[in-house]
Amino acid sequence: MPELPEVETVRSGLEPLLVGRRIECVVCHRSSLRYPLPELTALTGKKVQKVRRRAKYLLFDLEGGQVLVWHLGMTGQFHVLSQQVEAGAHEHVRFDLADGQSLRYRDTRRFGYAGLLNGTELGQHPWFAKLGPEPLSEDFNVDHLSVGCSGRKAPIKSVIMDAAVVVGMGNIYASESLFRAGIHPARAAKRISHKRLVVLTEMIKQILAEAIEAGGSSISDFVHTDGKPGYFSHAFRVYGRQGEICLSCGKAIKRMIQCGRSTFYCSGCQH
DNA sequence: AAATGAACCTGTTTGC
DNA sequence: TGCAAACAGGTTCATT
Repeated sequence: MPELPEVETVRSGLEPLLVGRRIECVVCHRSSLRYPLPELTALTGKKVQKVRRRAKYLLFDLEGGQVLVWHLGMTGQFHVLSQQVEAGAHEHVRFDLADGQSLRYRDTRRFGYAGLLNGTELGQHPWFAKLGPEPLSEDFNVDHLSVGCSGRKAPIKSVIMDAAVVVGMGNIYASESLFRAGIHPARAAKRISHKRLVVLTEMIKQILAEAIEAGGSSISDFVHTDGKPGYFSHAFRVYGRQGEICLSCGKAIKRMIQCGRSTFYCSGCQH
């Protein structure tokens, strides 16, 4: 579920439920995620002060200056449930809150990971040190993208998915933003005109903003139900649509493999 | 330096 | 029908 818009949706859904609440008890059913989990019992008794997001990381600011950093990997999910509810399949951690509710972390593939970091050193930590700007901030603009593309003959898709250039672009939104910009995913980054990079910058911002907007409407679902499959997927114009008709030009959508990942595009609309 | 592939895991879908 | 291969939203590490 997690590209930037999904993580932001999780963040904004958890924020009102966690901020100001105290963690009474932490139960870890399995600590071997992508990396071993930190010693979570250290959180006992701490109050959550903020729920933030940086790139695809969730940041839980705790009383005392520590930050619980959590990455959802491919299949990580947070749910808020009554403490009475039994642990479901692939539930690895449960945080009991002071109000009878509990925050559950579930992760089928266990690609997720977490760390308990010192808030003042976040920026120096390897997970954050080399991250590029947030795509929806003013720091991400055409001049920044131009620098990221200059001299690189790598396909543009891998450049916009490079977190050192811009954070948050995953496999879905990379394909979708390139379609909207009319740029072929395999085009060498350095061979894209400034004018077209202006459009791409705009489309990246546009699609992420739209997806966050769509996620915002399903916040209550995500809290109370199991993972919703693709609330924004109705808006996909190329992702997962190989063989189907391009909604703009009528040609068949194609699929190819780039860097081991599926890329979807329209050969009629993207050059 | 930069590009590609493998690895980490489990579940579901596709193809023979 | 049965079984194996392919594939899935991310990131890091090793190898050309």
